[in-house]
Amino acid sequence: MDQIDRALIAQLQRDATQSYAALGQSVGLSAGAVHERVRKLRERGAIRATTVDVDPKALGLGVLSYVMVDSNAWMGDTAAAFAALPEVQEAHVIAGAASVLLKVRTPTTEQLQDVLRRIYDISGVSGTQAIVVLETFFERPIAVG
Amino acid sequence: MDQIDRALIAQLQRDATQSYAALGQSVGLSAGAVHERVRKLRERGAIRATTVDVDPKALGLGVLSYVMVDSNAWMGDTAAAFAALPEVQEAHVIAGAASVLLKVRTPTTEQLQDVLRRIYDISGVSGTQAIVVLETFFERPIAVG
DNA sequence: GTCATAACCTGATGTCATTCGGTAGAAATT
DNA sequence: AATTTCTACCGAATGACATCAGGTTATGAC
Repeated sequence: MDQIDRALIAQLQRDATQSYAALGQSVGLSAGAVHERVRKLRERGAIRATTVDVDPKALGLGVLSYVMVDSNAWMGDTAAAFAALPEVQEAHVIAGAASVLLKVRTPTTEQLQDVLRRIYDISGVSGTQAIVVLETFFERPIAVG
Repeated sequence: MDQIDRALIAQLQRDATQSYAALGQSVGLSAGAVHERVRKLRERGAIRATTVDVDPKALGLGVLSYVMVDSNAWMGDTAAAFAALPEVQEAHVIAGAASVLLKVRTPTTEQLQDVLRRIYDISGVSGTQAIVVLETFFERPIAVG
């Protein structure tokens, strides 16, 4: 993982549709060499997947919120329970007052309420605190440096 | 944006490297028809970009945290100030006690402390509360339904 | 200095993206 | 109802590109 690999990752984050020849141009290598480097980055898991970035609004998911989940039990093995809720985009175990932090996308705040109800149904959950996003400044890829 | 478009988006989220012929197989259309549909999804902005999903650990960014920023002024036009901090991956204006919520990735907790220091330097910021993630259950694409 | 390994380049091959002409169905107009 | 218009689709053709292989240079170990 040298400076060229980082440059390649940065380029691919910006636009993963560009050709290996174009990538080679921007880092000063041949298409073949770039192909081999990217293949290894995928193999090692540094590049997990090639995906598309979708506009949530286009899917009718206009409401973004973060939910702090309080619990009265060990939450270390409840990943599947949260994953079963399709509105939950991220789930993290956190240090501090609450024990789990969720990123939730719903069409409306009414549907958020319904998600909160389903969260309460999960074993060990004792309470929730929802933080509704009013405006997203930005969501961007990880900075590669 | 019909059911076929949603299926295409779901497929592309899973793997954007597959051929249009393969995509056509999974939705029952020809490669040409799929090509045209995807082109329009990009044009409309439903598909914002094609990118790679990078493992933060591979870039040495092992610490994920969320930072609640308290303020004593209107924070509606401070997007650029937060965007200037490369460790900040997301920034949202939120309803509730704090006024901005940040998603921050750093190599270490010491570097998180340094980011907090730089956040304090932003005009209008009166305080911060950092929530450190102990374990990420999952981070996944938006559910297309 | 020599050997071994890894990274690279160039060129060849097959696959695929992209485009085009034509067709069928749906919707709007007369 | 007939006609027109528009949209989505298919199948084929073309050119670009991913992918692979053979040979070469650079890198590092002994």
